[in-house]
Amino acid sequence: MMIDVRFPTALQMMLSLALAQAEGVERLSSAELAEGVDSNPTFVRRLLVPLMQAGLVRSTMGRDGGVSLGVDAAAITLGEIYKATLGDKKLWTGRSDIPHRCLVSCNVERFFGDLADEVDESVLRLLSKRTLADALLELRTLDAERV
Amino acid sequence: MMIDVRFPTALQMMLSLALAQAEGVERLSSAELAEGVDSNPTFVRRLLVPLMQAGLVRSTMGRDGGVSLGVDAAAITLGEIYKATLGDKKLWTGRSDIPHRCLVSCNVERFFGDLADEVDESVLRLLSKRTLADALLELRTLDAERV
DNA sequence: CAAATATGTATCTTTTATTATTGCATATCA
DNA sequence: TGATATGCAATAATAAAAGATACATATTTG
Repeated sequence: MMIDVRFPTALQMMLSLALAQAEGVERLSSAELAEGVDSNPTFVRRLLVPLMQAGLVRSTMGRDGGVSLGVDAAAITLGEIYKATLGDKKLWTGRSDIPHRCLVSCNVERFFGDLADEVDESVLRLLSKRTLADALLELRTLDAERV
Repeated sequence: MMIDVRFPTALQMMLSLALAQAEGVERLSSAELAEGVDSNPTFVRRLLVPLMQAGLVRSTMGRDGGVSLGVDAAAITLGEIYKATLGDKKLWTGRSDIPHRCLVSCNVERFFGDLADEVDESVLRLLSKRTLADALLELRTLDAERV
């Protein structure tokens, strides 16, 4: 698993924070979050940095410290989580510095870059239609469907 | 560059074949294609396998052998190239086998899987709107815009 | 027929993005 | 002051993908 799992991991963390908030739990520690996503606290904290910068979560240091949502779950879209977590990493990357020899090799890089941009926008549009609160509700529905 | 560049590479190969066809060139060798994409013939041939199975290209063995489009460029969509090249590889993968401990950890896997499916469909829809012939035309436009 | 040269394919190595681990400074509360 | 949290830097381990190599097989040409 050396695939990039930052977004799914950040999403699960945010869902855990949303659930905690809904249940009246003040905050979760990075160790608790790490246990939930089956990873380690350092990785969790690295993911938290950009989420905090975006104001999506808030953390308190020291004993009894931890993390909680920065705003209500209904005010956070999955698109915001995605953007905060991945920055401007493109979904697709093409080969770079292809030697220019013909019509194709001279222009594919820009062509593919434009295409990749369209894909990114399309994905972000899709993600921005859903809030964290929606997602938590979907989890409850899925849970109810379990046998 | 250990990022997955199979789709951009396959796309460039297909564009080269489309250009060759438009210019009356019968076929290109995997070595020529490899030079164009700045890679090696083996990688090119590996990419060609699924494209041939999908009927998008046709190859002839032996001396003077090589590859050409299987059908007209106007009849091939970028979606078909993508599907043939990547098979059913998902655009996103989540963590797997997360220990089930709460509402979130019990259901995120399916939730994220469904989300990833939606994203895949969205991307494929976008890619299927464009044919290889369209793409070649865009390359010409980009080329004309170059200073 | 034989030489040249292409594809088809299996195997092995190299590369590198990403995750995991470790260590420690700093902050906070009881 | 001790326990325990975050913040952060540095290093190691992992694995997906590309690259390299080797060779069997097919096809054309002289």
